[in-house]
Amino acid sequence: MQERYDPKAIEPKWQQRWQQEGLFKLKGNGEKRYVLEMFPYPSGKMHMGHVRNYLIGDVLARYFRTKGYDVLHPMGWDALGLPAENAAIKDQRHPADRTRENVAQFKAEMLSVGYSYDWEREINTSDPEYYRWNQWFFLKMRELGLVYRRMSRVNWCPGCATVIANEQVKDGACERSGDQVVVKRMPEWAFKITAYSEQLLQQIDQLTEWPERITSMQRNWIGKSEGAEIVFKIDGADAALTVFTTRADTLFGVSYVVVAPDHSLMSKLVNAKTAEQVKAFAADQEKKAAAQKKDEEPEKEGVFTGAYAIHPFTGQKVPVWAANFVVSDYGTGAVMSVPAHDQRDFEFAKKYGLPIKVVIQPKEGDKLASQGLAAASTEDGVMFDSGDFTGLSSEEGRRKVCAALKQKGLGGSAVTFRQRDWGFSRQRYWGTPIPIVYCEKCDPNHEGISVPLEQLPVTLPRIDVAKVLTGRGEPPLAKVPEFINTTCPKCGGPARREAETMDTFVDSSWYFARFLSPKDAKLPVDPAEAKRMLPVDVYVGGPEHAVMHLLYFRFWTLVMKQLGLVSVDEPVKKLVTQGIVNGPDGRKMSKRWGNVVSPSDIVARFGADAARTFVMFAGPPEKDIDWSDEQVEGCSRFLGRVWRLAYAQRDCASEGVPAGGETGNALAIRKASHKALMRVTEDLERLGFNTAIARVMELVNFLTPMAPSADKAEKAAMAEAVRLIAFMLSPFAPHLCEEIAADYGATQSLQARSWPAFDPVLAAEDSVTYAVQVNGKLRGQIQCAVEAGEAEVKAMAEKDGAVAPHLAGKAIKRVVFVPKRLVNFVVAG
RNA sequence: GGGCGGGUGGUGGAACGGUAGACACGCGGGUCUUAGAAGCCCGUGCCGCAAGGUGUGAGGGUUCGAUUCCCUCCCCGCCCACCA
Repeated sequence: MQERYDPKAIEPKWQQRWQQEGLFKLKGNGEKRYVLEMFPYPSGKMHMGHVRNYLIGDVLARYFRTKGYDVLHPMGWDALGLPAENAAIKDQRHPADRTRENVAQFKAEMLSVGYSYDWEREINTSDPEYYRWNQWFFLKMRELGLVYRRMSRVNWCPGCATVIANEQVKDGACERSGDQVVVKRMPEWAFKITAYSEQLLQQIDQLTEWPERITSMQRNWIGKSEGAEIVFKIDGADAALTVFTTRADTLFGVSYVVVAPDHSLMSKLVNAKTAEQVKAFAADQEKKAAAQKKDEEPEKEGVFTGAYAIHPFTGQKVPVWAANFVVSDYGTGAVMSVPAHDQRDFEFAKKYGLPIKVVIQPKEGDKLASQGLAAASTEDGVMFDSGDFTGLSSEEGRRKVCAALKQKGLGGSAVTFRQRDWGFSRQRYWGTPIPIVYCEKCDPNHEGISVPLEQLPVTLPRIDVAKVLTGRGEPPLAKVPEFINTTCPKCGGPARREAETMDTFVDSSWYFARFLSPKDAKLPVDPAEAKRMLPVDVYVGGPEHAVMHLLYFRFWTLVMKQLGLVSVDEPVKKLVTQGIVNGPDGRKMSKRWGNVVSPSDIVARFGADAARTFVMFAGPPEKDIDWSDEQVEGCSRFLGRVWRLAYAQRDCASEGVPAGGETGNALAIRKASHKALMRVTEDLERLGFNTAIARVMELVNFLTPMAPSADKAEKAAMAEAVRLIAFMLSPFAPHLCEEIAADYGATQSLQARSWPAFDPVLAAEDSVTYAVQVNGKLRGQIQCAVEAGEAEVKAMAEKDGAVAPHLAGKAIKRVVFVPKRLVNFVVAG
């Protein structure tokens, strides 16, 4: 054993040995644990956020292996997507070449940190053998009616020259490029995720090991709303407007109906006089909406359409307006306005001089009058001036109104969701080609002909970057004749391929299942493997994926179940969302602030073990942490102390297991180490990595001052302690620990051995410090035997020198006794 | 506007309703050294020489006892948002 701790001398050695011995491979038997971290987009370099993300998974994977589980811990590359293509446009290099280099560099960095991945299962989404299965899923889902083509208003990013999902728009700007998003009408492909909204919502209840903030975001995102649909016939036209409302009890207070400016029935509502006005209004609103920034509540504006709607109960005619506060793709795109009981409607009515009528009275207090109302009264109450429904509570009224509507055939109760379908076509090159062909002869309506399964994969053509990746104009693939021109699978005549590619969220929606059979050529997922290995036991990633990826892959799991590929309803049992690693200044690491800390620099300076230990010690996994060079140095010093301890005590390295009959310090050493082992084990089970490390520090601090002993029992106790430290620390600082364990006689890697069990007798305390309080204030402390009874402890406490003065001359009213904790004297005065 | 987190020393953070501040950083002192670095040892919430007092964003409540539970409020972060 060397005297000096030199991470550079030991780390590469162990990294090599682990891979050689195949220690991180799945064995195929025993109880399984599937630990997965969100796979990265392989940008050039790993940053600290990555390091932490994979470390949380790695510590668990390493711990689970020693606990005897059959652990799957794979890694792959989310390699398709916008960044690679944008980079390609910028420097005119083919995305495939860049990706290959980036993957190599990223992987080398991962290896240098000592992550315990099974690299034989590595996958890469830009590999045709991966994305062919995206195409396979597309075709299967099309058969199931879960894929469709729609004309839709899409978010168009002028910078990326592509359609982006609602979820990818932030503050009216493209999440990636920051360009102002404009509204454009285009055909696009969509997945019918809304067919599963209800199920996705219901099953959130099963996600008991997900952070509540994530499940609550998903609930919000799905946005189930229960209410009623109410049909308003249009006066003098063969048309009817259906509105959605959660307040059917306010139906008798309707003073107008509002539709979205681009409502599908608009042409039937307008007349010769209003048509132009409405059209101009709609165009104007669209322009304003595109320029809209966050936190700016737009002025409510509207225009009368010229039509009147007939109230389903009173037969009264109310005007139909078009207004900017109604969105076309939520509910039915039309609402009934009840100004007295909805603030938005109230403001609009005031502005345009529309009637306001109170139909809900508060349960208690003064009655409301329609005249001079200062604001809408949105609380539930009692129905008023509402025909036969007058006097009903809001809640009962809603039920009765719905029932009556249903009877009349003019609506009824209804449920609506905020969640939209997932538009997934992208006008991009670096994505999965959509396996569709357009043939003028067989498919004159351009619905798209599915490429037959046996013709998959439709591979991305190798392109002339300069010609194709210009970043503007028609989709890149449309510029590649040898790709776009093909033959129709039906008639064999000339046809054109779909030029659009898939959203990369498709890739990440099922990759967790591909790791189970990464080379399977028959199916995307081997159902037998899936049955054994799913769900993922622990999934680690950033909370920023709460509503996109984490919802899409739940959806995909339901589809895979339907296809008989998997047998679980949910992909992930426990979700861990890790906090951000900020710069030393507490700000987000970025070039802008010049506070970026590079993992490879840190590994080069302090070694992987010190970097790993710091990242885990800095705080609990889900919390943001600030990078701190001083703290890393502290961790490095700590590892040095561990090394020095092992070195100083090296004479005991040949000792075997303690044989009992402890002499000298042996018992104290054994008690300390077993107690530490107990607590570290508990901490690891509950993901308390920072406190687990602290426990080992305590033990090391306790052992460091002890000089090497000649006493046989003490030597054995010390050898045991060092070996236990190596085990306890091995998930965090695996290289150092392997080295020490080997020096202390281990012939196998720690990853091939079993996590030691602590001796409960040794771990137990044998004396207890009682806190003694008088009226809840700490006045003294006493040492008692663990088995000391209540009476004995109380008597001791009362006589204690520090306590007695506070009790002198006072009547003890009560004595609270908490076993092994404290005694509290409650005295008068 | 709605939802969800969070607020503890100079700093990162610990604390099943039971001794607040484990562990670490920083700082101060000591030891070793010709000197330094690295070790090692001691101290370190705040006020106070001390006795003692005080202290977990603010205020109230429950309790023998509250960082922890309840109510009101303030601040910070994240997510959603003319959603009918």
